[in-house]
Amino acid sequence: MKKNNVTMYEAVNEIARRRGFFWPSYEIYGGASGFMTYGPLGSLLKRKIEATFRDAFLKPLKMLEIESGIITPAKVFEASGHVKSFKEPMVECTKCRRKFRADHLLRDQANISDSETEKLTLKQVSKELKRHSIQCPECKGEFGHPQYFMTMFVTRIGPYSDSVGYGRPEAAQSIFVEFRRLFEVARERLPLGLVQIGHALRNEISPRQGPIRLREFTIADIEFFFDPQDAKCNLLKQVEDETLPLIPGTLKSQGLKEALEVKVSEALQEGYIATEWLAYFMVLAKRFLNSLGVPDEKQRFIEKLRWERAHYSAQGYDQEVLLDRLGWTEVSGHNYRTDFDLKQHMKWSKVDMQVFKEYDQPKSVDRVFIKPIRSTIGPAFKEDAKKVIDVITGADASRFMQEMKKKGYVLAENFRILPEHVQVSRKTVEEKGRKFVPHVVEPSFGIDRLVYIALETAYEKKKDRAILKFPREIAPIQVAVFPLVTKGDLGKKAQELQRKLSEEGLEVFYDESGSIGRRYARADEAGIPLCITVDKLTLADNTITVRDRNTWTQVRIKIPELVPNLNAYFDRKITFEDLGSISN
RNA sequence: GCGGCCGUAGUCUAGCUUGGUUAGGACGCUGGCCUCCCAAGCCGGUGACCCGGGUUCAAAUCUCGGCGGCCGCACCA
Repeated sequence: MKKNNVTMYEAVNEIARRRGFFWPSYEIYGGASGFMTYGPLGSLLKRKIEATFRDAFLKPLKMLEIESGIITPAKVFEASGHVKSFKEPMVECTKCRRKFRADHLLRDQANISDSETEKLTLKQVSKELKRHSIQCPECKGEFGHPQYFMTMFVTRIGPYSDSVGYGRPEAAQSIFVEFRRLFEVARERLPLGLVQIGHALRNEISPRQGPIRLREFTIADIEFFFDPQDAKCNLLKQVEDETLPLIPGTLKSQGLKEALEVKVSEALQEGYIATEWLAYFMVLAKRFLNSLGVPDEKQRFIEKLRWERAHYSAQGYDQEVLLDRLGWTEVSGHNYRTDFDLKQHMKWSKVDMQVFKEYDQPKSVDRVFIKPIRSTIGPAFKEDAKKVIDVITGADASRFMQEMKKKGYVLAENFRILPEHVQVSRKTVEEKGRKFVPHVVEPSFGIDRLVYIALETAYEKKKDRAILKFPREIAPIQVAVFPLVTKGDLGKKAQELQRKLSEEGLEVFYDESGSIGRRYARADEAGIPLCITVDKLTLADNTITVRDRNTWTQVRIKIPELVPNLNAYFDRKITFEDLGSISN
């Protein structure tokens, strides 16, 4: 769809820059792609979108919000798996310039296993490629030197320190890292939703399309924790009859391109969506986009196939919005992260991240206990003895013994542990409850994309002028106040009114330059829903006119009724026509 | 990161081929006049050769490098 031979993308970016919503940063130094500055209108709009996000998600679920730092000690992202999966050795074919993952080439052409390639340094990768004389699978060309692509920003923490820090690529990790305290603060209830809205950094290879792919961006991560054995969503009733536009993975691999309208209850029955909470959040996400002005038919949820998913995700749907030029564009990801992150942090930090849930009735259960026998382990494993002891202490006793029975030994972390190394005992114990690692579903939104989408969705051309028809809730500026002409006391009266409305907490814009038509046009372009005009009659009977941005119709209203009516209007309690009596 | 195309005020654009212009226009923005309702009119003002090197007496113009943009490839956890 083109309007006046200009795509909406171009038109929106132009208006964004000209009116001060956002623009590329550091322009005076030639710019740096992947960074963007929000101007006055943009930061107001972004703030309102974040407020809408809070209304849509935090309130109904009583979720709790946190705020943590961007610079994060390396350990955190080593534990979370990001260091490993954000860094890949790549090689480029010198002939056809295609790029490949070097580790995948070694796996596929030289039969080197993933766990082996992981351990290789760049030099070794290079050597192995040569040794197996691996060629470009596309054109049989030679490869250049392998290089790492590390898309996390790296820094050093402290002045002379060797301690590495990363710019967080998602806001989620600090929620997992701080989970124990947060759980305690939330008084140990499940399900529990924890939220963070904040900046994240990704050193994208090729950031493009302005606000759509940035190197520094605002992400809104919801980590919703629940008991996997009690995975029912108690609010499902509110959404189960609603439909979602879905492209499930199974159908996607069969070539399905158009989303199916699937009832939530059906999507769960058919197994399209793995868990109820995920489905529930997908409905909230759809409604949230509705409230930013995006209709259902411009939304869809498309499942990510196994190899497309993040390393932590057991199931993932992307919520996409259909844009004019950019096509289907991801605005949020809905991942079932299971207990992956908490378990990883448990493993690396050695801190117990399990939660305890009391049974209704205590249960007595037979349990197996295993203990390392140091006197036999010592001589057998020598310097590795300590590691072996840790392995045994940390193992799941019943599973350990099952394997022992089956094979006569247990192979753990490359240690062959024999029956003589462990002491086994059985006891009947009374269990008051169970300990488990909660599971997590994660809806995660890119706020900057939402800002862009709100703009593009609101954008309309009418009689050769641009109008941003924001839903009234997210309009950066709510009302404009104009004197019809600058002659006489109209200006004074209008400024008085502007001050009054501003004191009432409304975002107000005053303008008296140019003609009234020009001012209306400027207001439309800033997406201001209502324009209030002071005219000759105002001085006589204390009434003003209010003009609707979307229809350009006007009503006349007495000034004392203005504030309560405006409040009702912005709370969607009344329509524009209810504001006053139709004039003209 | 690679390849193709491209870069003149906030926007659109003339000029570049053939080096020498006070770099021209329109819209916007802005000040004033006028104006009782949708970018009206009149007068004034503001504002640009992406950055850096080279060639040359002289560079918007030729050349090299960088930065940025668009498209394609790759990447997108």
